[in-house]
Amino acid sequence: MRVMSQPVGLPEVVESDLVRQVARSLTAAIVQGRLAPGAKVSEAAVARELGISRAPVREAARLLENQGLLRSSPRRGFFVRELSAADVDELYDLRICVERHAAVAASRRLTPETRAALRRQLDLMDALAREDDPATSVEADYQFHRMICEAAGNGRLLRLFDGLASELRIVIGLIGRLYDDPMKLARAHVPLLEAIEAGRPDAILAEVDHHLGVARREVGLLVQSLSPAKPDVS
Amino acid sequence: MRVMSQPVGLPEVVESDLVRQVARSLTAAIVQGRLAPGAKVSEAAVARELGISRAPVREAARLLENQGLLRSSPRRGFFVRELSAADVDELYDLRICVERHAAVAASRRLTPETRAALRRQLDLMDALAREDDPATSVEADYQFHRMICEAAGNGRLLRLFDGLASELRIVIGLIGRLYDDPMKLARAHVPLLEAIEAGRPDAILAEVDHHLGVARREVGLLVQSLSPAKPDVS
DNA sequence: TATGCGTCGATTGTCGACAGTTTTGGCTTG
DNA sequence: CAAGCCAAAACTGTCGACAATCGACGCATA
Repeated sequence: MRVMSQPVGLPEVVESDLVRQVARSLTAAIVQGRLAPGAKVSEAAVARELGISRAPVREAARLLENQGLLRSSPRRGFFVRELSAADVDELYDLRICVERHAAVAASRRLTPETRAALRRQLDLMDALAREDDPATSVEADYQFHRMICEAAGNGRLLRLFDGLASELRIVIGLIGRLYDDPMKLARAHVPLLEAIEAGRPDAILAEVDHHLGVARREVGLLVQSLSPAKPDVS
Repeated sequence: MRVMSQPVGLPEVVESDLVRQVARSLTAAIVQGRLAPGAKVSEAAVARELGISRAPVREAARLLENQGLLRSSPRRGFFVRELSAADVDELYDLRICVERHAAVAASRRLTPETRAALRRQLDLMDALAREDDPATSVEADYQFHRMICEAAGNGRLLRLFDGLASELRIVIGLIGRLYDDPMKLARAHVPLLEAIEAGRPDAILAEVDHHLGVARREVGLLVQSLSPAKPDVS
């Protein structure tokens, strides 16, 4: 009788992992805008609402703090991170840094499968644009960019992108409808994919810079326009 | 009487912050090699040794997990992360991505002060090379690269570099003496600084690629040579 | 002898509790 | 009426404890 000596692709066991669950729950509340930036996140309140003890909540909060979604003030608790225009600018600066690298690497390692997947994603965005569901459209947008990072073949780079996207979702959730014309959102990605398929680094870099530069300006302006609550010093 | 309506640069209060303390303690133990890669980090043992309860230890461990120093296996505890050659390659790939961006940005925003500070750092490295203290030399090396990232003016990018450096220290601590000739270590950085001062992006990128490409190969080879423990499937 | 099973010890995940601190609300005072 | 002060409530940081789970060891069996 033969023994199983190699992985066969068994489905991952679903671990209860209360901490992850709490982290997900809090993340959802933040990106959906139910927890506004600057709002206090009381451990006790969260624990009560979820019917669990405070220990897992604390650990989840620390997780989200490292992820940039929460800010911890010692002895005072956790607060939803508020992003200034400068923060958004930093985030987009990093996105450009990361996605330039990712796009070039993805272009070099592009397989027919990933290429087809990217094209399918663009089609999906196109279809989504016809329905009036901004949140889903934005999510599909991130997914497209994420797929490029995934195709780059560097796991840490992908995690980095996820972190940036996670932080940006704070403001995205606030804004609600970001693009006036969702159809443009889908179209805007076509040249980027074509550049990646063509495989000329210069063109790829130019496309990434242009694409993210536009988004950077738009989101930056939006954030700046809707920042009525300026932080006061104690 | 006037109230203080703006920050005056008061010295930060030294918070006890047991969690940070534990995190520092564990980090030190890891980078100094007292906790070897793959070693189990028992919460109870750490708590006993530090004379505290397990709760702060748990939170510190989660912190280090997010930082990439520890790996958590649910229901089995925390382990010191072991870096394969592929991991080191990923890390250097990201360093190139980040430091290219940082060097160009630093070049644009270069002030006489930061320029002087960078030159002083190179002098320091040169002086350190004469003493036989590899650990300090490597630390000064990282500090130089860190200063470039700091000069880029993006706080998140700096934190990102710190994270990469922190992960790389796992293997650096293992290796002990990395460079055969520490004098070369100092000299190798001169062209990079000169390119930044000259301010031509192309030259800067080429220098970063060359400098980190060399380090990538050297460290990669070293890690590959001293990886006796190959992971076995269960 | 090698393989599979059952039990035991050790460790993790979670909980409730306590002490110290921050915040809040009301009260006093100018 | 505004500003400062005081006490109570709420919250955080830390602790010790208990149940569930995992790994190791020994034993039965082919």
